[in-house]
Order: sequence, then C-alpha cells, then structure tokens
Amino acid sequence: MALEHALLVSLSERPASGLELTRRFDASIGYFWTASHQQIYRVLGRMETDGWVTCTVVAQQGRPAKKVYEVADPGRAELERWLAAPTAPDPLRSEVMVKFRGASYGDRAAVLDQARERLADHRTRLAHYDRLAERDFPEPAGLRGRELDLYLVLRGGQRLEHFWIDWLTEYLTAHEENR
Amino acid sequence: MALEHALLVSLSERPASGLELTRRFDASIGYFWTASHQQIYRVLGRMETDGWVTCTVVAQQGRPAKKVYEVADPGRAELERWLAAPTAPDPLRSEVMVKFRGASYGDRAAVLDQARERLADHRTRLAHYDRLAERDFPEPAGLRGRELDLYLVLRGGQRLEHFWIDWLTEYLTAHEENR
DNA sequence: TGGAGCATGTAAGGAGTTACATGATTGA
DNA sequence: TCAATCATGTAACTCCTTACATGCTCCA
Repeated sequence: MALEHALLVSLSERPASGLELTRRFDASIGYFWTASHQQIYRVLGRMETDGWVTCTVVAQQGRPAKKVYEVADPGRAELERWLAAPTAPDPLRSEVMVKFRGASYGDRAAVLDQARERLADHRTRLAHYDRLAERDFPEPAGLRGRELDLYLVLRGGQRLEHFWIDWLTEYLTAHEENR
Repeated sequence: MALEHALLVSLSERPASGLELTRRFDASIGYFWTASHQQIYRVLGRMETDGWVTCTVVAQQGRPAKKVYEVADPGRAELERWLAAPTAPDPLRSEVMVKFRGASYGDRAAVLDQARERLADHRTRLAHYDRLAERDFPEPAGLRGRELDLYLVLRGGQRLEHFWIDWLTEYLTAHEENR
C-alpha cells in the first residue's frame, strides 16, 4: 500500500526513470524499502493513469531513450495526505527468527551456519552505510530540514544493522558455549 | 513462502487449532511473524491437503468443537529441509522510515506526532517482552537446546524494540532541538 | 557479429488484506 | 432472548515475486 508513497518521496527528491528508481531502491532507499523493477514499472504506470506523476520521454546519446517521471500536483496532494495520516506499526516477518525458534527440529549446525552468513551480510551492509555517512554527512551537528531527515534515516539503517549484528553475535555465542 | 514453516514450528511445539494458532501469532510469535486468522485457516487447509499436517476434530464442553492440527512425517521432513536451506535476507518495508525521509514534503508536526505514537507503542511492547522474559526465563544462564532457542528469540524481540525506541528518540530529539 | 549493459515491459501465480458469513454456546 | 465469545470459514482484491520477452546501442 505504500510503494506508491515511497516512489512519490523519491521522485520529489529528484525526477527519475523506472530503472533509475530501481537502482535507488537497490542502494540508498533499500535500507527501508525494497522493490523489484517489475513492480516499480507497474506502479509508475498506475500512478501516471491516476495523474499523480507526469512522464516525459528523454532521448539520450549512446543509450535508449528513457521515460522520466516527476510528481504532479495530485501526487503532491496525495503525499501530503498520506504523511499526515496515522501510521500502522510496521508488520514484521523474519524468516531468520522463525528458523532460530525452530532450530531444534532440524540440523542445528546448518542453522548456525546461516546465522554466520547473515552476520557477515549485515556487517557488509553496516560498513556500506558507514561509508555513506562519512561521505555525505561528515558533520551532522549542523544539519536541518531535508538534510537532517536523510541523515536520521541513514542513522536508522545503521542502528538496524547494529541490532542484527549484536543479536546474531549473542545467538552464536550462546550456542557455541553450549556445544 | 514461510508462513507454512512458521506454522510447522508452532505446531511442532504443541498441536493446536486455527484459532489457537491465531492467538499465538498475536502474542508470542507475533514479535517475528504476523498472520491473520483468515490466512492461517487457508494455509492450514493447504498443508492438510499436502499431507504436512493431520487434523482431528476435538469436541469440547461448553464450546464448539475445534479442529486440532499436528505435524505429520512429510511436514517434519519439509521443516528439516527448510531449516537447512539457505536463508535470504529478511526484506525490510518500513512505512515509518519512508514518512521520515519524506517529512519535508508535508506537515512535519504531524509526522513528529506519529513518531511519538510509534515510540509509545514500542515501549509498551518492550515492557510486555520484559515481563515475559522475567516470568519464563528468570535464570537464563543455564538454558540449553529448545529452551535456549525460545529465550534467544525473545531477546531478539527485546533488542528490536530497543532499536526502535533508541532511534525514534534520536529522531525526536534531533527535530525538537531544531525547532 | 555477438555479447554486455541500458531500458521497459507482460504473464502467471503466490502471499496477504479486507470485508463478509455462519453457527454454536454461555451468561446476563 | 440477546449480546458476547468461540470457532471456522469464503470471496474479492491488492501486493509482490518469478520467469520470460523485447529492443536499442556500444564495443571488442
């Protein structure tokens, strides 16, 4: 129900084509929303039909033409409406947690291996976010408005990776001690 | 793709009816997987068709009869297979984070109000998990096997609530300082 | 000429939500 | 008898994933 709104936010920051949006969702926006290119194209089409965005075909040299979308007035109005509406708690669905809870019904060693893989993965991501923070916000103290928002959401990404790293470490330590 | 497996884990711990499973997902299992009763009934039906679970109608006094499901051999085999298979990173979709990133395109005060509501909500949930931990695991040091798993997943729930509380607090503090 | 990357899609199906429906029993 | 709770479902719809399809341009 909110991919529309994630796209509206991203297009408000800067107009983009479908593929450019896909890359944003793979990179920076990916730490709080994931979406495949198929889904993005479909939703963009619907948003254009609804008049939330307008589309301009832009020719490129050395590349196929692309369709650049930008937010139109009805889209801006919808974004404002949604931002002011109450937010439901983010529903959580963690396959990892289910596996950990059920580990005793299968091969525990295999589950521990997966924990180690998740841990390595989250460390990689945290390192990536740390690089982004250093590059884009070397001095966070004076930030305000939109810049502060971007910084704080990146902080959320960092904190979330810390959560995973700390918890997976606790999990592995507890089980390694009990071998 | 994994509600099946969450149900297999829960039914392995103890056979249950659809409504009992729904209550488990509302309570203890809810901190890592959410599911509505409609979805649970539908998936239970499919799992019975596939032979993963068997179903026994149990009469009750003073209440309508219920259908109690328990895991059958093919279900146990499937659970083992799934537990050993590689785990993809949990996809993240946080409406709150999208709103925070987009706050400058709407009514910031309204977004801050929602942050306060989320904060209160996560504090309530943490208090609930803390109570569960005290009641069920007063002395975690000696835990092993299945009990240790349950405890560590509860720890994950607590840590996750801490993440939200800390981050939302940072967010609110940063924006209140900059008014 | 043929592969890699850019760019945009369609089709089919599974996962999940929302709204509605049914019937039994208890207790006020 | 009527509301509340227990208990199980159906129907319709949206959301999301997986797999496949198309065409362009550059460069080796």
